[in-house]
Amino acid sequence: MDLFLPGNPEPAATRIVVAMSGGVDSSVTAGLVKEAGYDVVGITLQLYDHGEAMHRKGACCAGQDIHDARNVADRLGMPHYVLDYESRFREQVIDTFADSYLAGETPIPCVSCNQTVKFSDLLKTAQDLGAAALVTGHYADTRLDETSGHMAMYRPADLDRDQSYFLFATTQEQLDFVRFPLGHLTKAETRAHAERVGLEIAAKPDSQDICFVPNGSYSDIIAKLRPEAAEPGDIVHVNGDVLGRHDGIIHYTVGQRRGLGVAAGSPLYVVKIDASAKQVIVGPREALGVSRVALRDFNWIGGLETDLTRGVPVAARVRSTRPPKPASVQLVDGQASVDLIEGETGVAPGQACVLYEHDGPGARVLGGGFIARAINAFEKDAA
RNA sequence: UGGGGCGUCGCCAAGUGGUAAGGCAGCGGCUUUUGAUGCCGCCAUGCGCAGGUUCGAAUCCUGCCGCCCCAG
Repeated sequence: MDLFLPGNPEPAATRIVVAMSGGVDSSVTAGLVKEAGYDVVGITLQLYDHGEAMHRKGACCAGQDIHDARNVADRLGMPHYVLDYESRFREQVIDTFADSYLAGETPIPCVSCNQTVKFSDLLKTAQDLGAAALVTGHYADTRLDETSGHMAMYRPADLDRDQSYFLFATTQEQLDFVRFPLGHLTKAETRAHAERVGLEIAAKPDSQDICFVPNGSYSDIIAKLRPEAAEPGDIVHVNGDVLGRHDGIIHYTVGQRRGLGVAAGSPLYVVKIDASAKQVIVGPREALGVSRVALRDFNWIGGLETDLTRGVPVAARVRSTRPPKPASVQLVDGQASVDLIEGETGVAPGQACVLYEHDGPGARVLGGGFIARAINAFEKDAA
């Protein structure tokens, strides 16, 4: 394991902070760094209420998981701290999440959590503790770019677990300080490590769903925080026909098929959400085609030498579960937009468009942005 | 109350004597470290109601009920 620390310091004299969620991945990460001889400090963030999520599977950073993290730290023989980040998490992740839905978007809380709570607040805490690096259990790879002297991010060895999509907003400065030791491992290898070290949580289920949402009913939470987003409205066909009613735009996302409750002979998909009119606009599958997306909060970690004012060929993902597809990115007047050469479907504003060097394994992560607007293929033709 | 047509799952819709297709919606599951998509499975012992004919009827006959259309 190479942490690429500047100056190759003596491990025993080098403090490393490991973010421990209580899950298998971060626990093994802590174990690996400890085994490498570093002065490891484990930190677990308490992100939301302890009551509700106490025994829920797939949660992280609350209740049982905090106990699990503490037990792992004890087992590994490292100091462990639990920090109360509830208010920060609420302000920077949950409120942002709710506001996004209110605006008719589909947020991606894992990204905002990484970019604020973890890589901003926790990172600063790690620096305050004198750490040389903040290490997490993300499945992504980082390596030193010899020419620039800066770290670069790559897709991990285990493409099935690739979490680089959720890390696109990591700035170069943050990237130079964080490390992801699991980037070379498959999930199976990680679990094998967990068993080898004797971690009780070796067989713990993978986390999934939104961590702070109990039972997957995220709409309940938003309805509580932003009641307006739960107000009923019309379901309108792209041809203008009003087909039915819905119970709030929070229940829908672009590309969604199920849950419309409208029978039209052939499947209907959500094409667009008009928050101000409280309308969910639906249409046939063909109406989902998107050829271009406009990005906001654009982050570029693909090297300073790239001239983004000209179209730069990349591979882009508009969803975490799809492979990167050929595209080109361009910066015009500071606004980033991406042309999707083969087109994509079900592209929802609020989601991330993440850019890679190419569509193959081991590709460098070049950055990306949040999708501000998706231009439908037919709209483009019309214009 | 002259003529014609129609009534099959929540919606649409095959089936015209041989023991209820399919699509949409819905439900369940798999997949997924966001929301989706996708895939798999389930979903009418009964065909407006009541009788009758027949070995056998959603399919034929009779009556009733309800819609629709054309004529008044």
